[in-house]
Amino acid sequence: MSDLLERLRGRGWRMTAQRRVVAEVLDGEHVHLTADEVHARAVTKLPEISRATVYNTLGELVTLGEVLEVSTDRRAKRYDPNAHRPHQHLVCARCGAIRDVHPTGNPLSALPDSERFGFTISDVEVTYRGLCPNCSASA
Amino acid sequence: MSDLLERLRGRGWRMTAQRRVVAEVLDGEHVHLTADEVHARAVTKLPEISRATVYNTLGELVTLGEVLEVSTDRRAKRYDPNAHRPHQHLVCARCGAIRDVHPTGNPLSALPDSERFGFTISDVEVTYRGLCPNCSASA
DNA sequence: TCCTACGATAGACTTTGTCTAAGTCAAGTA
DNA sequence: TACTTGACTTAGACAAAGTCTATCGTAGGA
Repeated sequence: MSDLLERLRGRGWRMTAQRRVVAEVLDGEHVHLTADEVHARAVTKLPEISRATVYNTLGELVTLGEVLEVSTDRRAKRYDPNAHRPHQHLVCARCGAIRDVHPTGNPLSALPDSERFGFTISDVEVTYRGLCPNCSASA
Repeated sequence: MSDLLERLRGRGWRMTAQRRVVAEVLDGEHVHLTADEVHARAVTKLPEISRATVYNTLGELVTLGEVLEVSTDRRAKRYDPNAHRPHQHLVCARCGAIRDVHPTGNPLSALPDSERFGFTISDVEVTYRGLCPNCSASA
């Protein structure tokens, strides 16, 4: 679906073949791709697209709030197109599988004022780690 | 204090000048240093120490459970000597300042079974992000 | 159609971290 | 104390992820 493309165009985003391809790769996928994976998929649709453009475009999509950057893993950032529903992540410590999860309550409320040290807190990231069913079966 | 050194020696850790220096750098600091920062401080005490040794030693301290790896920032891992008291982190989105914080309750209990997808969860990391008093004053 | 500013490109560069081969040394043994 | 040995350290090459820069190309308005 081109909801994403429509929204971007509506915001005055200059549309180019490269940007369209990157947006399409993310839009169709309910997964968490690295920049390199996005590039690999984009290349199949538009062989000349460069790594720098993929990085630039991902960065813009993040700035626009259409895509979230996820750092469940120290190696590479991942890009999560599910930016419109707040959620956290559950990560398999062995195979790296990632699931979106929706904890109950607001994680911010667990942090009393006395533990905020005068900070203005705007965001909380929660990462649950463990073994997925597959990996715990073969452990 | 050399609590840390004593514990390490007690575990049969072979003591070398390099390891002592790395342990001392961490032991004295209630902060969150990157590997490079640890190396920089170690070099002032032992100029010949190499980067590889610092990485090796930090890795061993993590394996031994004496130091925690913290990834509040995508650029570099940070090493937290406060491994013996469970805590989470509060990070300034602008200047990168990090504070240890102690939320109430167990963050795991916020994740219902239906949201665990069969995973065996062993750990939860929570990172609160916002602006520290300094940065929100000058924003 | 033509212009022009914005976007795309290749590739060098940077940062963070890992690996390897060769040299060094802590600590056990006699 | 001197010897021995395997664990530790080193320099530097390598790798992965990402950023920067100079140049070229093109989307979209006039």
